[in-house]
Amino acid sequence: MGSNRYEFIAGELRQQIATGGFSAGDQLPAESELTKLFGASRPTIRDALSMLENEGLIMRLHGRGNFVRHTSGQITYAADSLSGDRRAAVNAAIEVSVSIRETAAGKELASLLRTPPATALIEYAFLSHHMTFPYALARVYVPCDVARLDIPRASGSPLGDEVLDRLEGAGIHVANRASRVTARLPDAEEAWTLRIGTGTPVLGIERVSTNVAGRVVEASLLTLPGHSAEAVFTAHATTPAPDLEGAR
Amino acid sequence: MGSNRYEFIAGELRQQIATGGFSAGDQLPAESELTKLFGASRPTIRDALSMLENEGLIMRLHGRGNFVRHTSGQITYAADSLSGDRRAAVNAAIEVSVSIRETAAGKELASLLRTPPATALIEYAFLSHHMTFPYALARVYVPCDVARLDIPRASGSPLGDEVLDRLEGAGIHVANRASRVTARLPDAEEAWTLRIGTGTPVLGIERVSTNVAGRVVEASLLTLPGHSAEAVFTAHATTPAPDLEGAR
DNA sequence: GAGTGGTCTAGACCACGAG
DNA sequence: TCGTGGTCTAGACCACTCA
Repeated sequence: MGSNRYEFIAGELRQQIATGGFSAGDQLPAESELTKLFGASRPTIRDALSMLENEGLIMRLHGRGNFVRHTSGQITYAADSLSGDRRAAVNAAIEVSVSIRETAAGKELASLLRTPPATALIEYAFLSHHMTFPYALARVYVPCDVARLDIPRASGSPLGDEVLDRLEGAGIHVANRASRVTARLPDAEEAWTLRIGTGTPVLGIERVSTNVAGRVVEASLLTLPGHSAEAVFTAHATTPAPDLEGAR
Repeated sequence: MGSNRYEFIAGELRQQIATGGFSAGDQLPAESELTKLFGASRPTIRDALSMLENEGLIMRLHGRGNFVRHTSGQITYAADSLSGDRRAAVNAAIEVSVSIRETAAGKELASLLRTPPATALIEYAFLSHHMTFPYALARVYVPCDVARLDIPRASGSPLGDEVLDRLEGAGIHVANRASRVTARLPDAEEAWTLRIGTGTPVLGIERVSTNVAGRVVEASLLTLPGHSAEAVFTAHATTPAPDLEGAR
């Protein structure tokens, strides 16, 4: 494979994982063991393991060991239309826990929601688990004076769709929704929460929903591990008169 | 800052870059020099520098040195509507080079374009530079039997919009466009081309355009460094009922 | 050839998790 | 307490760039 020592070792381990030599959930040999198996020093072994971790193939747990990840669930964030299929497509065996708290908008959130700083918000934090390990983090914010929604409970969607449904149910209709997508590294807290390495790319999605009056009624911050998530957007030209500005 | 040695060092350097101690384009002290300045060993120094590289703050050039990046241009990929403002918002002083070649669809491209394998394609490869360094890579594919477009030349948009315009100009209208966005690590070739580290997250965009008949007329693979790119998508509530509120 | 970063070693000690 | 990974050291040698 690679010409470097650590790339070669990473390739070997990668192949053993792919071909079933190590299965999902298996613990890899201890790093001290791998140094003997490959005849390399520990930093070299660890460089190789870091590659696999950043690719999402293994999970490294301090004091416990290195484990092959369950590569099952690919999350798809779809925002085709407002009323259509915006559900996240996920596998079964999902556990979503929701925590709700009231907070005041910081500088960043205030800018996102276009409210004065310190505006009272309700935060709905969704953390999803699959096979006892987390794989998606969604924080949904609704200004207190827009709605105080009923508790969505532990529910189906890991991406906070429940809140959008309740908004609709409360007669608050979304006319416009903008999503800003970035690829970045997780901060320390996100990495801890999602059990990923600080070098694992994450897909960050900032979603802002506004009503017909242009008022922001909901904003969300989604953090998804890059190796198990994708976002899909579709644009149609078929609508009768969507283009207010003339075609070119 | 961080409790670890390398995180602390990274924080110090980060601050010196932010506050102008080191300016864009400046060369950092040699790593051997930094070991003396911080009283740390070289691997520790290099761990810190790796963090800065992956954050997009510095560029590491083998045999030359470590340099502060020009943090200027933030690329915005916008796909709000088909006829609206899908232009990439970029700064001035951009240089876009285009290379065109005919190729046969591999397995992956064939699946993307929904054509049989080995279908003849034309590839338009856009590589954009800013301050002599690359910052965006776009590969646009059009089946040969759809169109053989005039050379777009070195043109404005770094994301291949020129091809879309020429398609429109050739009477080939796009009815539907799907974008798939992922956060991932670059492969070796991409990292080399974009002058980023292999640990720097990239924003990957797969865009597929179809005509009214459902035929794929264009597909694109965009690779953008995560630290200097974002993708923005907007959905309007184009409900079946005619929308009376036109102004916003 | 001089100076730079890229790779690798063979240890050491610390922090964490579980019995 | 023990085995695990996390951090760090003080070197070595190689590969690349440029004068």
